[in-house]
Amino acid sequence: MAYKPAITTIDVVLFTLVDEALQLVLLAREDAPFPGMLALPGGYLHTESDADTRAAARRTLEQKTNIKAPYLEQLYTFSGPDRDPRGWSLSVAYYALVSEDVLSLRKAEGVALYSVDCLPELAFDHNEIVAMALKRLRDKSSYSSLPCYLLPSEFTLPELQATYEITMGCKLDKSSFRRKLDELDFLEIIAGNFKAGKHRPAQLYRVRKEKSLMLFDRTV
Amino acid sequence: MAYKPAITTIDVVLFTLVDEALQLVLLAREDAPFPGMLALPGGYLHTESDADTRAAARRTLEQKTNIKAPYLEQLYTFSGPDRDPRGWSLSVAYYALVSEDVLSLRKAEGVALYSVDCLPELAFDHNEIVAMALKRLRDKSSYSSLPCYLLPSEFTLPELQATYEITMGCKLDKSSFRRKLDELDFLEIIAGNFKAGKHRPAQLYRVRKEKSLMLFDRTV
DNA sequence: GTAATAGTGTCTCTCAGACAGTATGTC
DNA sequence: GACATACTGTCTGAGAGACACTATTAC
Repeated sequence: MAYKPAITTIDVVLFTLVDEALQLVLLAREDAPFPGMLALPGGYLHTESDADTRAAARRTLEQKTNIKAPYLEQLYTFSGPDRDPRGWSLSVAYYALVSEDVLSLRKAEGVALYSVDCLPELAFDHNEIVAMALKRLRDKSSYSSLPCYLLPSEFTLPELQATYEITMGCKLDKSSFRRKLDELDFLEIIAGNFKAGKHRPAQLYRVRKEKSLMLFDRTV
Repeated sequence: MAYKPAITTIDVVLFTLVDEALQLVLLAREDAPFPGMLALPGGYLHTESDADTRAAARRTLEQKTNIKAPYLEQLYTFSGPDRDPRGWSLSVAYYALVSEDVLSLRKAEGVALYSVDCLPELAFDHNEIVAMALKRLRDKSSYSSLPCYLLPSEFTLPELQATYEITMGCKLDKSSFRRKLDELDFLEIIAGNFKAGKHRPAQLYRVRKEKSLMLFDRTV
């Protein structure tokens, strides 16, 4: 009871896919500490109104970026006396995925996208948070339908394969990929076709169970 | 700044292996809330002295149970207005593994072991925390050397296989198990033998890199 | 010797990568 | 027609489960 409370915040790593590259949302800080520096969307935990840290992450994301992320998962809790110059702090970090079409439609002023391959120095320990989020995304992509959340609701198999290749960081064999998708059975065909510009159109698909993340027994 | 702080605590799920069964450490609460009820070892975050939540978890475990757990990993952060009757609270949960010989040598007064298969009702949301810790342990055992932390520093392959079977919750084939261990190459033979009571003695092994958890590409 | 546990060898089936081959669009 | 991309079929090699086999102890 008598212990001095930690500064308790929420930070969110919001990923999206633009031009075949994984990007994340950063904001320039207005107030101290680190004014003008880039940082993850984040803010204080509101114990008066937030139902839990997950709700706080949703609220923060909406307030700062105007995005309702379809996928949001707790990442890790970072803490210590030195990560915030104001004092001992604790940040519950989340990561979120959103498709670029939803992001570009709705994003707020001041929201900027940065490729994960060439990130600037960020405020607090946010580079460390991003590194862990990236690792989680890469690892989890290989055994789940997570990359689907980076695509629009309708997509082609070549697009999905490219997305898996980007998140996992390695090339996949087309034949094996499709074979496994077929066995895993979490996609369904949409009647219409998709014209990929200059060549043979590709079949459009959507995920069967829109709501839930699929976890697989083995790697994709 | 002006936000009312959450009650910030640390809870630790400490697993061990006794009589071929996974057990965890519980303590009877002395103070309110939930006096007399069983709960996980836990306590307040000390921002004056703790270097981070991990250090707080180590300290809590040592104070409450007198155990220095060789393996300690952050599990999840639980939060909300209703999990603690005193108000909006946030608990950073960790899980830890210790071998029974270390545990029984050093454990403090009041420490009681309960099999994970028949747990009583616990204080706060601690049943939920235990459930998540169990799931993490089960999942991670299949692709890591995690179960080694439940054994003494020297062990036989039949003992190790039994441990994997208990944490993973399924039987393993002896031949496949040994083949994979050989390929993964994280164990080393100890010269002496081990007399398992009445029959052929088994070779003793130890983990090669004592310090670090090994993560495998594929399942064990 | 038998019983019991430790440890090894081999067969087979499944699955994933490799890659060739076919289909369908634009130009 | 050429070309590019979408999609499918087949071969092969690696790995895991099944299970029989040998080895070494106690009795």
